[in-house]
Amino acid sequence: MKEAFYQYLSEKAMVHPEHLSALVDAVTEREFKKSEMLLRLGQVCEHTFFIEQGLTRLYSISEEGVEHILQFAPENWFISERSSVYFHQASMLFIDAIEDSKVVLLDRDFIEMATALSPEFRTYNEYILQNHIRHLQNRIHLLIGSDARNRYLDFIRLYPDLSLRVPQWMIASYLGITPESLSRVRKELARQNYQP
Amino acid sequence: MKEAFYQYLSEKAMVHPEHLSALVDAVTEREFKKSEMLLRLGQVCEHTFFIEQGLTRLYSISEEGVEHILQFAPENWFISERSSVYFHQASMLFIDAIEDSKVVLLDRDFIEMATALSPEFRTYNEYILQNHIRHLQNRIHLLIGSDARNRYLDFIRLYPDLSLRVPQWMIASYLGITPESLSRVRKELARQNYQP
DNA sequence: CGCGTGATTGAAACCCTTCAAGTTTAGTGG
DNA sequence: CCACTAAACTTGAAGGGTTTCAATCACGCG
Repeated sequence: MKEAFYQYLSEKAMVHPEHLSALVDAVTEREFKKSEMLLRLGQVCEHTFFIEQGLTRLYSISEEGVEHILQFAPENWFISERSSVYFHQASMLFIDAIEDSKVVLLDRDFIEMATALSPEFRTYNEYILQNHIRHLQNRIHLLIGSDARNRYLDFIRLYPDLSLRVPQWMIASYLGITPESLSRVRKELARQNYQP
Repeated sequence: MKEAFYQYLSEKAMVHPEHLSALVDAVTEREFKKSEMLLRLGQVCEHTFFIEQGLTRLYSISEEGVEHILQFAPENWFISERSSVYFHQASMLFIDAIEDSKVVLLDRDFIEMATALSPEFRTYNEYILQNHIRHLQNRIHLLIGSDARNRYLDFIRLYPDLSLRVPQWMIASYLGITPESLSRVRKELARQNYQP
């Protein structure tokens, strides 16, 4: 139970061993079946999710009914609708499971609680946020500066594991292109004998 | 001297009056002429900038020599290359002044110092980060989901002031389209008697 | 086995870019 | 203050990359 989260806290977040069990006890674990929803549109998101096993995604659906994927989260990633959690707003986004997943649910005040136990945890949280910003900026940079081919190349370079696990049409949605276009990009890369 | 920053700290960051002068004394103020650089490519960014007067931008230049604008910062905004400040990396980006600007320079450890004085400041910093993430996500959403016209409409809706102060070709660069395309979008909007 | 989902492929349409030229605006120096 | 120049913006025509729509193929699952 919660082994992956336990390990993450101790290795990545550098939580002091004596505080580990208190933190792990404060969270709940849940399993989600493939395509089951972790967060629906309009809900106020009460949790940040830590993915122990499986694969999840954060996405919106436009007025025309088109999905736009903002983030994938596989093992050892956090995923949440930060605006909704932090600003207590109704969520504009969905989160669901792409694969059967084992997920840890962190309450909104988890950070506060963890910080009360060991103050260095807030530092780690800041690191997470800074890193997230860096990541989003890279993506914006790619979206305004690169064509379909280069976006895809960047994606498989950054997330070689995901590019095998995520259905192609979802990668297309993440890249902001149509599945047909991605199919053609891949065909062209294969024709040119592209090696990753 | 530093009045805008002083006011910002007390009104927005809710810094306790007794700590204000200590914080304001810890920062330096500088003026930048139009098109003067605040941060060059390859430098490690040592400061976060708070814009008291004027207008600045954060941007990259691609291998082909094309500029891509990641952020504008007018009065009362922060701007910095977070990756460079936080992770001590050489900057991949430029920051320069679009208008003559009066800028406050915050050292890398300003947050730590401010937090030591009043712990609630860290909470405010977290708010800044969360808000930044929300903002970047909105922009990604727009980039993968909207055409040139809607991106522009969204821009002038979000930043009506900026749309008048920023040269059009920079807005185009921010939106990820060419200046020519933006010109045509605007012409079409005018033809349809578009009212903001 | 058949159904549904995902991937592929083709042709036409469309949006946006590119390149080139012309017009307007803004900044500078005489 | 006007004249001059560079930069910014506009406009047109051609071209390219992507989308759209439709049909086909591949595959996993009940």
